[in-house]
Amino acid sequence: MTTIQDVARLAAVSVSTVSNVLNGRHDRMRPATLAKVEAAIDMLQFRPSRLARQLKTGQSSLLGLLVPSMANPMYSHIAREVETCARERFGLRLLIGSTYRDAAEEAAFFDDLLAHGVRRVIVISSLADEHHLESAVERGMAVVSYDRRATPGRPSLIGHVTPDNFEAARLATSHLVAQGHTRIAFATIAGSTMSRGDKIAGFLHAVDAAGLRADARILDGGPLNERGDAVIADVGHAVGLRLARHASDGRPVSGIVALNDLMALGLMAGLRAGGRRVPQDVSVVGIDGIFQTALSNPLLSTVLLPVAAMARAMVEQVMDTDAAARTPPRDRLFSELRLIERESVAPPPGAQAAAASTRRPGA
Amino acid sequence: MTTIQDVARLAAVSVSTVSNVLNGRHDRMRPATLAKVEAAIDMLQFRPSRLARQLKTGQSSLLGLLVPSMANPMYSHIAREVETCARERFGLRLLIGSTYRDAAEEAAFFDDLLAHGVRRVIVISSLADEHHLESAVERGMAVVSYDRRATPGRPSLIGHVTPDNFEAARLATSHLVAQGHTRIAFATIAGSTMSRGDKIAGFLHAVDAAGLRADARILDGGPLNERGDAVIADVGHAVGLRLARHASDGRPVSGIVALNDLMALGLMAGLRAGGRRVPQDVSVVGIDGIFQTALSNPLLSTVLLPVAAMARAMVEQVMDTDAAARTPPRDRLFSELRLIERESVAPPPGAQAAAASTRRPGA
DNA sequence: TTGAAAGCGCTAACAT
DNA sequence: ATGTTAGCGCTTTCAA
Repeated sequence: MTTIQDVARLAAVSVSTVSNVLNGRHDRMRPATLAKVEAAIDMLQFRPSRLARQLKTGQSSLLGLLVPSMANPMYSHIAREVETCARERFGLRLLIGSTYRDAAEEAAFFDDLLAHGVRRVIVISSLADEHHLESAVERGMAVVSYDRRATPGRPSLIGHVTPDNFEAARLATSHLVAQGHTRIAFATIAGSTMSRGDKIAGFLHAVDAAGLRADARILDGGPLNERGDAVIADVGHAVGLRLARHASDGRPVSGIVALNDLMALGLMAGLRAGGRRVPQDVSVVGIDGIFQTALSNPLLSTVLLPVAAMARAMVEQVMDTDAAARTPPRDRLFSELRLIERESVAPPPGAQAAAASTRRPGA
Repeated sequence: MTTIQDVARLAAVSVSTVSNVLNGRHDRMRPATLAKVEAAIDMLQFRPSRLARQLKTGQSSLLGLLVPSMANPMYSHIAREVETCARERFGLRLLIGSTYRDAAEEAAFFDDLLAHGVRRVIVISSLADEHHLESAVERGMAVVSYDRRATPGRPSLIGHVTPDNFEAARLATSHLVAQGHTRIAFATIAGSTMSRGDKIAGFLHAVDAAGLRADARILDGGPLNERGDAVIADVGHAVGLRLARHASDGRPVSGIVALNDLMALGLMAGLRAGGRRVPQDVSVVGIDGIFQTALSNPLLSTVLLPVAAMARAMVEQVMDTDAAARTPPRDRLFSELRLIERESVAPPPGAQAAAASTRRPGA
């Protein structure tokens, strides 16, 4: 490896002059010197070691990104946007870690980041507990989390960027209501997180507003057992199958809002496996807007979240935070949601008149 | 940050003793000393800086992973397996980079890895050219690539791990042949890479063997224009739509093997958008075995690739390579393929008797 | 305008 | 069995 020493020797100047060149302090030398150094640099194809620089300055050029699972399309979409923004705006690379919703894995990831001198992390965690994040802050890290609100009244040192989950679920639910559905369910997985809670609240709000609370149901698909990536779709599949098998029960659900698109996709598959048709027998709406919703059959209606904007906000916020100053980062709630009406929602079976919501299959 | 100095001071020993503890050289000290040091370490919650260690030893605890796009489910699946293996077997974290099939981005990624002292990379690149990889090797990196064979007769310094693309396509094609299809097409995207070439060869081989070459077609969906993640599905969609619109042409294709699952999923959506039914009008087979194939409607029949095994092989190989010794890494071809028969394949329209291949919807 | 030198936190000879 | 010390490649005072 060529070092700053080699460059200095070749250019016949001191290492500090080379360092000045590297750091843009061109005013501190004669143009001729600058030229000599630059010539030496590209003659040797010299790339300064970020490692050594970081050891000296304490500034890392890495950003930590913690995701529950890279194989989940929503998370990889967010990761993609975070990566693009981090690189374009700040020249940062990503040190990524999947933690599979395991507290010990998360802690280990933070330890490793610290050991690598990475002091900025974006966390997409569905762990309800926020202590490990706070403790990372105590250890000098700037952390911004996705899909998690600050506990009201409890000042937090971590930044929160989150979609308006309440509104997303409300929007999805209202869409079903507008189509004439009266027996609506919200399909979720076991365990309560803030974002799940907010979605359920939004669902209940919409259902209440329509006077449909008595017939509303929360379908809990049970826990995510292991390394949860495809698994959430499997839970949806199970819920769909169960629902299909009980379709003959008194008053079957005719419309379902799923916790997210992946679950909705599983739900549709399960419903179909159980012999029920979407949307003729049951309507389904998702939340997220992952690209797979435009490939399913029927095309999945969903609430599109502003992923790129949220990713940008997370990167900016985490870069903005001065860990030393302990500036409590600003929390951001994203409400720019868009209902994408496709094919998975129709009026309930036997309905006379559907509401006049414009259908745009495709989109 | 607490340093090795702090620990030494607290334990009242020298830094080298602490270093010995950190590096497991317990035999070089009295048990009492060891105990003292360990007590100091966890009293201070000390984590040695990998940065400093790396600067000294030259050993990085990071593994580079280059993917065309994190948002592509197949790549994120591979990334997931690579990450798991790297961490479990070698305690390595991942420095990841998406390059969107752009040569300059790839080069920049290698530069950054080098600057970070990362000297082992796993590359999933669809760039046909291998020069930039060779040049990384010249600069001291161990690189293993996915889905790319060595050019026969031309010794390579990079490792190659690849599924048996020829066989995968042959298997998929034979499945259609066995169902009685006679007019079969292979759907691909523009640009030839080694893996694409192999798949096409496998397709042609199967079609030849069945005497169906004259009616076989290669459908080129055109180029991937930009940051290619959902885009390949879009190309598939376009091909499907085009095909549907020309269905009335003389002798329409009745069975399609897609370059990969994502393209197959897009193809099915496009076919449906154009009014054709899968598998009644057209059968479709994919390659890869991403989990989304188990969620589509119809469930997509596909050739499952041994992703976990390949990921493991890549990690092992890249760790195994001694960059200094210039050991040309061993190439590995994975032929453990499994045809998963689901719902997207049926006998062609108007066929009398289907071949006796056992159908297992679901799977 | 340029250079010398200290030191970031660690490891590994080489003493003792 | 334990300690001293010279760097790894860089940045950054401080001097010249």
